[in-house]
Amino acid sequence: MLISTIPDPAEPATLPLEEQTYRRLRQALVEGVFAPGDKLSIRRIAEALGTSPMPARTALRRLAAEQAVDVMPSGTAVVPRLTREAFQEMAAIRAALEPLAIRLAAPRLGAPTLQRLQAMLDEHAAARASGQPEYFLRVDRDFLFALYRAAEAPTLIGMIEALWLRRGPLFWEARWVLMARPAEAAHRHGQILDALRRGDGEAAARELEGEITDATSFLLAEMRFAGDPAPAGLAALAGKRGASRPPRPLQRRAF
Amino acid sequence: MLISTIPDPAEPATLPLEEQTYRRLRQALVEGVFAPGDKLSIRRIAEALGTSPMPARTALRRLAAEQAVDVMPSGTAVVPRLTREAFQEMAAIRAALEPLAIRLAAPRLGAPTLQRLQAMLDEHAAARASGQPEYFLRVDRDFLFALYRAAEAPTLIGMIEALWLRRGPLFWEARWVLMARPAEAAHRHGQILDALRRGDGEAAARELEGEITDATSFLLAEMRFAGDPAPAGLAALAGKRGASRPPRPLQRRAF
DNA sequence: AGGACGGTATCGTGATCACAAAATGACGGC
DNA sequence: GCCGTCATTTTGTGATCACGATACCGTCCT
Repeated sequence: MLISTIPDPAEPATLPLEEQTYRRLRQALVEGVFAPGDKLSIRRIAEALGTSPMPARTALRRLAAEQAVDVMPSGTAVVPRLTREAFQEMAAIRAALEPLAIRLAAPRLGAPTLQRLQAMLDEHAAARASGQPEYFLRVDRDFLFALYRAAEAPTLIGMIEALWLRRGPLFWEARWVLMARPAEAAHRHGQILDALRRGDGEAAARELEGEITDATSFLLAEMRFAGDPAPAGLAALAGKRGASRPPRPLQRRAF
Repeated sequence: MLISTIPDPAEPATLPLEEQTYRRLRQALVEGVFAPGDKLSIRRIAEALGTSPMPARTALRRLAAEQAVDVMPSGTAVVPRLTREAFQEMAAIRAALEPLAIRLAAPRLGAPTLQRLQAMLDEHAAARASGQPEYFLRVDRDFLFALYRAAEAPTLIGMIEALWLRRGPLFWEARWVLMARPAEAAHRHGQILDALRRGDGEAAARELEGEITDATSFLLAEMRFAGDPAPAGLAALAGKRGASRPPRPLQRRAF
């Protein structure tokens, strides 16, 4: 993995190096710079970022503590490969937590926030039409998190972010599959916003729960997960790595 | 805070020092060795544990990442003081997550597990009768976590543990108040177990949700939180620290 | 040709040090 | 008597180093 793949900080150099390292790695994770299974070595990251191993170590351990990366018994961090069971479990947690965020947010939504959400929804449609999955997914995410943030529940938001962080690498792989979802599913966000405009947080929460459930079963059907058997005919061609993701540079030893 | 207050590891020295440090601090946190507001200095902890500052730093940052401690802008870790709002938010999250764990666990409960849970329930009654709040709280916690663990949902359990970890110091302060709760509330665990024996996970989950809600409003009414106004008459006597916790050693500069 | 083996490069851990920022405590002035 | 100010101490950060363990890769044997 090349240095240039790590998103630039654009931060004033006043923040501690550890914080900068943490943020860059975290953003790289959600943006799918790393593929599941990539190994993140302390020394390589430090070298890539031009620091000593120390800030990289701290940042990596911090990500490990929030489950954003796994850590092998040797101590090396690795981008998590989600199994089918783990993905299902996370979906169940999301289905409990994110509707709760909406319920908490509902009574706090003022006209300006509702307008901002509507604007994001319009952009959502544009993003879908654009055919650029990364744009589409980002807008999708921004809409939901703008909503969650209105709940003013920092602990809850932190937990939801941790879940999305862990899902990041998989979502990147799933981006084309996700755009192929029937457009009807995308209108859910509109219905959520409608319900919120009526002041019916409960309906909005139920709508979101349905959306999470549907998207999950869609992905469970359409995606391959860690531990899935390789498709018979292709296995011999692709090698035991199993995945045939085309556009990544060869020799991806991560850092 | 004296060295001897940190629980002993009883671990084979084969684990990395950072892991040992982390576990000891974590246990100290749930056991209420530290009071909310205590400052946990890297160097002091390292000295108390006879290591270099490095493992202490890593362990502390790990605890910070899971919200078990807060970290001041200067970088010093501090045992969190829960505000009323934060406590309420955490209760709402618990009310979403822990019933989910029960729902997931319900279909997986076999006869041996149910028996073990019943045994813990009996011990629960004994603990209540004993009048020792620490014993009482520990058994209470063990019963619930034994149940949650049956869900075999590691991510979910990790999140629930993180919530309890954050609540630890407050619960320690609340231990006498909690034992004073009407005994009727304690029978809820029995009703949960009954529902699970009938295979009705849904009823058990609702029961737990009610228990969490009730315990929360009880504590909100009975306890004082960070940011609460000091009781008028006592303020002059107790000084501006506000709290009158009697049995702690003076000059508690933490580590 | 496939699998086991051994050597080498790399890895994570933890100690020590230098430095700058922050907290602490005492002193003097209002 | 109370508050602001300054010097001292303590704090966290990050770099560097040594050490033991691990993983990787080419080679050899079967």
